[in-house]
Amino acid sequence: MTGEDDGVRWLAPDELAAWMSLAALMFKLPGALDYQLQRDSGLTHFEYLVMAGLSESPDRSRRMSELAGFANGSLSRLSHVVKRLEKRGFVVRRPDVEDGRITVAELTDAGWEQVVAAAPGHVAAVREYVIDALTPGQLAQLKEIGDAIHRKVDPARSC
Amino acid sequence: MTGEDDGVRWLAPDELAAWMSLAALMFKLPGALDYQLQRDSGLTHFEYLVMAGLSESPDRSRRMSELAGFANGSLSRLSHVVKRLEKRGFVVRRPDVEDGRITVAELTDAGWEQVVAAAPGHVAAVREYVIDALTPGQLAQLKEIGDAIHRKVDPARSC
DNA sequence: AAGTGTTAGTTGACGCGTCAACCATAGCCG
DNA sequence: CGGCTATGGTTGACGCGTCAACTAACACTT
Repeated sequence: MTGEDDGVRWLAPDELAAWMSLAALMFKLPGALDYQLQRDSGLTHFEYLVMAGLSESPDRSRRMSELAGFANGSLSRLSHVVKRLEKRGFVVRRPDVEDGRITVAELTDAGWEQVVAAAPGHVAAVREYVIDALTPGQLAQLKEIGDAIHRKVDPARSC
Repeated sequence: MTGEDDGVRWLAPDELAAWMSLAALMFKLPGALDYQLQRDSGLTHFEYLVMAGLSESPDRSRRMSELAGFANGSLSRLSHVVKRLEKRGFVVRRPDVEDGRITVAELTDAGWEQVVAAAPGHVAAVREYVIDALTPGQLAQLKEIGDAIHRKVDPARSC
């Protein structure tokens, strides 16, 4: 399945190695981070992102579509998740006063405490798995690499 | 939520930037690759990996647990997927002759044709999104970075 | 004011992955 | 051999994400 001139540019060994390395990373890292958050705080990584996004916003609130973009998820997904978070008492939803189409999600006090409690463990995990595993130079490279790939995958969002 | 000395080593701006870049990548790349495969070949990335794994093996067959490791998935997941692939006629399962506990999956002719048809498009996507987006130097760096992170996330498997 | 289109968000059905329970076969030890 | 544990794999229930259909509110046109 390699070598023949079938018009396809197959991957060279070093290209393949780099890709495999990235692929393995893509599969395992999310799971590892999810696992830590789930175990220590009962939160999904996505749920954490949503609540962290709210916690950093003025009035601890933000409109759904904005939040969806921030958390790298579809609006539909966010809607489902926020509904669950609301059921758990971490978030409330209300329509915007100026534009009735807009729904604004707001972090409750309970939600705030939940994020604050979850944050240190999550940051520690990110540090352990990523930041502290790399040299400062590699970290800088990683940003460049990530941005370059991101520009190809999602040209619209990245500029 | 930053700046106070609460004993937590929060992320510095450049660390955060690198992490965000990687995070965005982790969320979007799998989706983009899945989308291409699904659209052009009706296959999940995982299904593709499984069938590609078989296609590269002697007799186009391999035992389940091995295959699961290759495709970076749990045995349970693989079992479900292989059952579906079997229903679609791409794969057959049979117990190993020497050890009745072992199930070995084998790619059918239809399955082989399916992978062969899907491969060029998939490789092209990997090229477009990753390989050709980076310089050779970055590609080499990527492998080092991926391996370093992988060693931290899953120490057992990586050595 | 009524009609048309657009934007924001919600909902429900479906498919996939996870988890825990389970089954079958093999290897071991007395 | 009879019982025990370990190994390899399967299954079903449940939860989450996706997709397409839908609702509601606004904006623009006439």
